[in-house]
Amino acid sequence: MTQDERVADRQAAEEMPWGEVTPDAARRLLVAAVEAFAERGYHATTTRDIAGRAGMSPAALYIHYKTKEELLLRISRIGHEKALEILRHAADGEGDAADRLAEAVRSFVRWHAGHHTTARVVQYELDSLGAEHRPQIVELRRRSDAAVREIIESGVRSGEFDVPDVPGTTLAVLSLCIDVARWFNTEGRRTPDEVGALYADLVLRMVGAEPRPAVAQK
Amino acid sequence: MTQDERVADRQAAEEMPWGEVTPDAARRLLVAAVEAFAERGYHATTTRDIAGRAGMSPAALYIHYKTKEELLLRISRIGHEKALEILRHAADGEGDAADRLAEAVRSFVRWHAGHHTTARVVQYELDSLGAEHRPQIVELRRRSDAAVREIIESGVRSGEFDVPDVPGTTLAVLSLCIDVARWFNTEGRRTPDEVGALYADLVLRMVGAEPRPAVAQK
DNA sequence: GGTTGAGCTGAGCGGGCGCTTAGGACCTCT
DNA sequence: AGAGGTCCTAAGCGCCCGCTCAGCTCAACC
Repeated sequence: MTQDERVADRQAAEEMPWGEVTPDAARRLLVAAVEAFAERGYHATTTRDIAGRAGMSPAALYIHYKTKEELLLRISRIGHEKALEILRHAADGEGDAADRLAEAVRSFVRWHAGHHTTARVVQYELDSLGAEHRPQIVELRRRSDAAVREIIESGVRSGEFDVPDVPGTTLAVLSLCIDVARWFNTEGRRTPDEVGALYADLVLRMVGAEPRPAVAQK
Repeated sequence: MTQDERVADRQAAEEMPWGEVTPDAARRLLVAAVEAFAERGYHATTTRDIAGRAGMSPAALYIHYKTKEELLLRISRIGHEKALEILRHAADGEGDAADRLAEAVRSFVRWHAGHHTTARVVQYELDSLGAEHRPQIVELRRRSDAAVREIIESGVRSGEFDVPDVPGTTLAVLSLCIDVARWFNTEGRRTPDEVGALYADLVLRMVGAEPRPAVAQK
């Protein structure tokens, strides 16, 4: 690997969606796998299909990944880490609980809508991971749950929110956001930003926050 | 078929979950398929597995169903018809819009939680149906959506609800209920009735209905 | 009591699956 | 020029898939 390539890799990691995956061939395979898994599901996708989409022979896949399942694991882990980062950023942000909850829902939904192919794989193909890989993913989900619960609890403590069942409401909020990946369609009438704004408003109503002026929407 | 068997069939159709599926062997195969599809997904389930769970040889499946996909289609259609029936019953019921919306959410969620194996197949394996079978299912879903939208629109008209975006809120309400099938676990801490009551309350908040006394919960 | 037909099984076909292996093209460094 | 290493392909192995088919059993009818 040359100096130039190393620089290119580092830039890619910072700017591109799957930039952390190198070398280039491994990333192309992974992007192809995301598309195929999202369209047809993990089990219905063949390694020949993935390799074909990446413009390679079936055998090339096994130079970069040990098995087909390792591809799913890498997709799932990167995706869950991104989801957790989005929620933690909102939970650690400025403003009162309502601001933070609205920002969490807005950005989380925006990601699920804007990257709905990735999100579909991340959220719905978890059961396809074997028992030896699943625990690390479940742990990431637990921390995502904790981030949202933290915001809601702080809102209840400050008196901003009226929430009789905090764990149940946390579950419902996350569930609502996650399901966006199932129904969102690029050809549909709503942009990811619009869905994010709508959902942020709905969630604030769910927690009994005082109505607030609509934020400027792009 | 004897007179007694015909009576037994009719009673079964009225009382049992999959009673409308006859003869008995076809129902056992279908129930086995529901379990297998819910656990592992349609594509990961083999016809040998289905037949094995039903205590039959692999070839027996093809006496009652033309293909593996026909099994999925029958499960999906019966499930969607049941879901639509639940929502229509609530939409056509007594009471004001808030009563009807709460009842719709409560019973719809109760069904998704209580029959979460069936619901998982019905709601998440739709893409596994080929293009020739999917339209009839999509039409049933359209009518479910219309039932919920109808209730919300009537609440807006009567001034009970405050809903800026009726189609978007309809989508969110259905999405919230449907996703119960993904996360609900029989070993979890909540009963289907409890989840139904919690979700009915959350949805009434989403549509800006006046707070109302909690209904008696079993 | 012989015939029929429905329901089922054992054996297996054709094919596509995940994955492996041997070897070749191309680059870098000596 | 040659060696060594990386990345890829062509071919194919062993397996299991969805599905078929000849033949068995047995209750229901003439």
